[in-house]
Amino acid sequence: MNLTTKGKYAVTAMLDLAIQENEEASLSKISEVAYRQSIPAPYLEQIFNYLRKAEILTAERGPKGGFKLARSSKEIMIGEIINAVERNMDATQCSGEGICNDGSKCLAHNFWMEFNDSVNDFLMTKSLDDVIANRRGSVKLKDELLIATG
Amino acid sequence: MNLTTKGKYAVTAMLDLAIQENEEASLSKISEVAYRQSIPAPYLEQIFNYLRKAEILTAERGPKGGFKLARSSKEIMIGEIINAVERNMDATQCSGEGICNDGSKCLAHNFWMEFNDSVNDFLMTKSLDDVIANRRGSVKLKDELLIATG
DNA sequence: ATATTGTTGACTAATAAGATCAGGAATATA
DNA sequence: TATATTCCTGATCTTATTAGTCAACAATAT
Repeated sequence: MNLTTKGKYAVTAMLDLAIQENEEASLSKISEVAYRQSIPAPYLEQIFNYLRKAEILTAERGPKGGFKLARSSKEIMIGEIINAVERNMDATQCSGEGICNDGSKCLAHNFWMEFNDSVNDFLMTKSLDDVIANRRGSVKLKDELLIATG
Repeated sequence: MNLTTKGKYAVTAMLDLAIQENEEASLSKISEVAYRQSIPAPYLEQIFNYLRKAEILTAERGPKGGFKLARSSKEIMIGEIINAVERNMDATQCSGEGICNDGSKCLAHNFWMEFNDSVNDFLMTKSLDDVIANRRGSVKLKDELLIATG
């Protein structure tokens, strides 16, 4: 199972786009997103390419060009983003084929399948919008705390 | 976040030991476990060392020597095994320090913290015994199915 | 004594991660 | 039409990690 910097950059950049669209801007440039989120711009270029091919991002070229979400931030799940850029999120050694111990299932095979389900369930039920709303929730909580404590 | 072959070998080998202890043998040799589970023996040697240092395995040297679980298979959680051998199961970029975007929290920080909780909750609530019992459950189900369908 | 088993640490090869870069294609605008 | 700006593509590079090996050593049963 792999969850690397690439996947994390991808999620952060998508959250940035979602927030920009909530504000006003419809198109964001790679260089802007990269700067705001401290992501190396040429690397983000590569990552956005994966996301575009996965059809969760659309692009326009030329001056005034840029990227935007292909769907509403409510309809894009974190798991989709990760699957678009990560090599392998499967925890089994055998890609689920059940050939992990010399052609048969290893002792842990079913366990890793359940683990996969658990992880996928988590990642596929959280949208970009959920994550942003949750963040706002935390910030609000912090504000209230500041008021409460003077 | 890392879940590699090393962690998966470790879980499989520990399950093997748990099953052997249920059967009769109190001590298992590396070479036996390695053979049964198709794990390179010198690599398993390395892995068992981590597990011994984490005190979930004990060893005896010399002829008739070998390894056994340090506690009951009901009391050893899969998460412990993985933590003992994997470098890093944390999903945040900042080891939870909240410095993932130029010294501050990145947009996804809280999300990855929740993901960590979800994964840890899964792995720390499943014991070796749970996994074995579940396996027996599947096998039984399969037997019943064979009977039911003739 | 000796064979057998774990213990330790150094080492190696292959792979993947994390980028960078150069050149090309599209397009808005002067 | 020229030009600047933006995305698009593929190659390349460096470093770290993974996966695995190996040799020499320590303990102990027979």
